[in-house]
Amino acid sequence: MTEEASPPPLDPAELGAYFALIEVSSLLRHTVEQQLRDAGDLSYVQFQLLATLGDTADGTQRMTELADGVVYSRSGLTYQVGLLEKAGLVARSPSAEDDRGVTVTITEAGRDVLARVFPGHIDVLRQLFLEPLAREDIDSLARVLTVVRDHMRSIPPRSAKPRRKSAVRQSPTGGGA
Amino acid sequence: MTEEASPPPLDPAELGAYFALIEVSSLLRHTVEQQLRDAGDLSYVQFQLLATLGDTADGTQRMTELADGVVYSRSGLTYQVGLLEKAGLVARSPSAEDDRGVTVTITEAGRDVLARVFPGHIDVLRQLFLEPLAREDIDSLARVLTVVRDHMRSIPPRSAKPRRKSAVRQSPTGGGA
DNA sequence: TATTGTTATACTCTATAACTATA
DNA sequence: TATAGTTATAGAGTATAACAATA
Repeated sequence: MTEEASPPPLDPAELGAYFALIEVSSLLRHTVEQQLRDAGDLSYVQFQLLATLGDTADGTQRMTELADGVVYSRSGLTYQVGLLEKAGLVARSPSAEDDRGVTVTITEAGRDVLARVFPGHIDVLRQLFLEPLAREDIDSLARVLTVVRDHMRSIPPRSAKPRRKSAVRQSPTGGGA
Repeated sequence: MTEEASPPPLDPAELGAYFALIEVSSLLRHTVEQQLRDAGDLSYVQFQLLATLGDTADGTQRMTELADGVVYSRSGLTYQVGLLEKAGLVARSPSAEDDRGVTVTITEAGRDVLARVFPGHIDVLRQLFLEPLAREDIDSLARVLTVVRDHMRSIPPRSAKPRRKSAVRQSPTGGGA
């Protein structure tokens, strides 16, 4: 039925690049998350949001722009920005031009947290990620991964995927003992 | 108090490598997770577990070995393997040599799911990740990321981290509007 | 005493759908 | 009608700590 023609298997280098990418990013992210939590009680997403805001000239972004850069769903962004606002690290205000819009601004406290968190963040990156690499390795990594990123961004996420019924997901009638 | 000497900032290539790595792996993982869910109702972790088991000669691994390779906490592994077992994709049995141990084995059904899921998985990797890369890019990526992975593995996770009190995390007394 | 694995529990995060308001 | 954002809700996943059994 769902017999898709089997694509040719990946060769060792392709597999190696994929597996190493997944493992490296998982470990790196895990460690960075711990550091951010310990140093500033930030989740990674929250850090990304703050860092994104801190990078703009006026510390300001529309919600939609933030969502596009960092989070996958609108509601998820609302949730995270809500947490940041409660903590006083960002402020929300109605958008000037578009009355539907909401503008998010990083606060002084937000910048302070960012500053408090950065040194440890960089330490982790150096020790865990950059340390074993030569200059040219880093250059090549940046170049190649940037190509991939641009490619990914250029591909529209395909919508309308067919859903299947649940099989492995947790089921209320979990008969298994 | 916690005045760590500010490390020198990262240069553009270092930052580029880091940001691109995070973005590429996030997008890739996100897309792959959707594919695995649609094609086989598997989460990424579950797929990793099945794939790990399927890779061994006898389709068998000790719990601890699985945890080291894939998951970060023991209880998390117990949870995931429990789901897979309920779905009939793996079986658990007492370990032969060590009476404390538990051996996990992939079942026929597990191998079927794996086979059903692989083609689409490879498709995603090709289209999203490998497509814009030249052979030498892939080789270099695999080489450099493998260096990083080996380095990461060689670093013992530092234990005994000081905990902080919650600040940004959701608080029960969420006074906000 | 140390290790293997499970269980109970609490909590974070994410996504979907329904909804409001403006363009 | 389409878009921006919020809310309600439900569910998955994870970690921590306590626990049982064996080495």
